[in-house]
Amino acid sequence: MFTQAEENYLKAIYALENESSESISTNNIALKMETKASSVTDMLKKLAAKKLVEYKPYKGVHLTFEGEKVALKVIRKHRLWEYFLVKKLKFSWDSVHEIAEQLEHIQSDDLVNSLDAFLGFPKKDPHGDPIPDKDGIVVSNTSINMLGMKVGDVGVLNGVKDSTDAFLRYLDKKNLALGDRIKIIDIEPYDNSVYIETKTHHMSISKHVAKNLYLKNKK
Amino acid sequence: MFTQAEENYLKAIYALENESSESISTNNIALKMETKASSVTDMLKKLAAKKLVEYKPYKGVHLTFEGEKVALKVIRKHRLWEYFLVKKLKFSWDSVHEIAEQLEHIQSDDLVNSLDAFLGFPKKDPHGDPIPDKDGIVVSNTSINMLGMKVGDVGVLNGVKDSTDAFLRYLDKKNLALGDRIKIIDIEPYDNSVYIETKTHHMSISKHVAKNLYLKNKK
DNA sequence: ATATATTTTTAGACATATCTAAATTTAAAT
DNA sequence: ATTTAAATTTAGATATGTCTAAAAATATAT
Repeated sequence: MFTQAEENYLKAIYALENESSESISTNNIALKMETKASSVTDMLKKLAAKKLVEYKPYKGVHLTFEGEKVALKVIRKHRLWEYFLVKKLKFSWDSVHEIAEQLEHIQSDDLVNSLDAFLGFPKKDPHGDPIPDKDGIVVSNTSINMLGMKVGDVGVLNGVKDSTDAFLRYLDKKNLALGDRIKIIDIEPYDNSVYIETKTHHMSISKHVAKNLYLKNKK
Repeated sequence: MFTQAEENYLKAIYALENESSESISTNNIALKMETKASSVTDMLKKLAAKKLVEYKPYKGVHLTFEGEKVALKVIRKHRLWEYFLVKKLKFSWDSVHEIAEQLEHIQSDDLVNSLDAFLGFPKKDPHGDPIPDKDGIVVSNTSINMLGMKVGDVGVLNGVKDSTDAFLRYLDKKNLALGDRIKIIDIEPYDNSVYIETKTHHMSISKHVAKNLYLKNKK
């Protein structure tokens, strides 16, 4: 159906879309795939011609519905095989990625679904990532409140409790937006304020504000 | 290590070498692989450069020790995966070939050996073909005496009990040679003589002679 | 033994996927 | 608003594996 190269690009774009809500650039993809930007451009044209991605030169790319379906299928296979390797063949959870990178490209719906049944329809792979079901439905990582996070945790800002203009204006002023990747650097025991790092800056967030922010676990 | 295409050629050449002892021609391979003779020539040059086959233009080809090792590894994987599909995933034995054709190219010694252990070190795949062990040792199809064969059986002449010059001259005269593919057409109940078919002719073999001929099962 | 047929190889083309280096577009900075 | 820098795309090259059509080698037949 699709080549391994095509599948790998779709998987990478899917991952980038879920890591942050910024639009996906050629360089982003090149970095993630350890290849050159010019190779990415070539492939994006090919994927766009097949209507798997929406691609505007110089303007970035995003998956179409069809492209996401393909990506999810590959991810489903990857995670099911990882589960098989760890639970049945007794591999350690940190040694299965490379092998799953190969197995994820085996083409057979029967195989994937039989494997799924054989494993007892697991919901998560050995790394804790959710396994899409046969219709491509992923149990999305539930958002958690920033107050519940620990130092070192990373998440993507994906919701607010307080959605008043005042609060949103405050976020604007602090240069925080939905989709931003946030890392918890420190939590001040004295007042429960949270010191965070974003892609561009560091800042301190009061307990009151933290209570109003929801983050999705980064995969 | 080797590309899928290379592995598929090695596997095909291995199979041809075991089907008959005639030297393997470009066309033989092209037919088995459903490709063109010119493509085969190209690949044979590549495999010869890597010392996986011995290739003399216009004169045919045969596997080197190294090439046979690679072929046996691929066959081992193919048969182990077939066993897995049938015994664990409940596929029917006649529906697993295509999937195994893909799985046989997954590269990981750890994976193959863990799978082997998980399956309980099976000796034969669901079609009855022997599974090479991790050192590439195949339990060769044991030779059976022609007298023990039934009508319809096929085998390759691979040994004689009587190795006197007189008997070998007799075989020469009858145009029978080691490596010849032989099919049992009829067995005469009256005198236990065997009517056989070879690639080029038909003939009747007396019970006395049949007793002195050993055949290897054709895979 | 020479003509004919078959097999095999070569030559040149194409598709996929990649790269380097140059050109172009967009973003940032003064 | 220009210049400078960074990101992106294009152009041209390479490697793999395949094909068609033509040339060369081998086998077959009279």
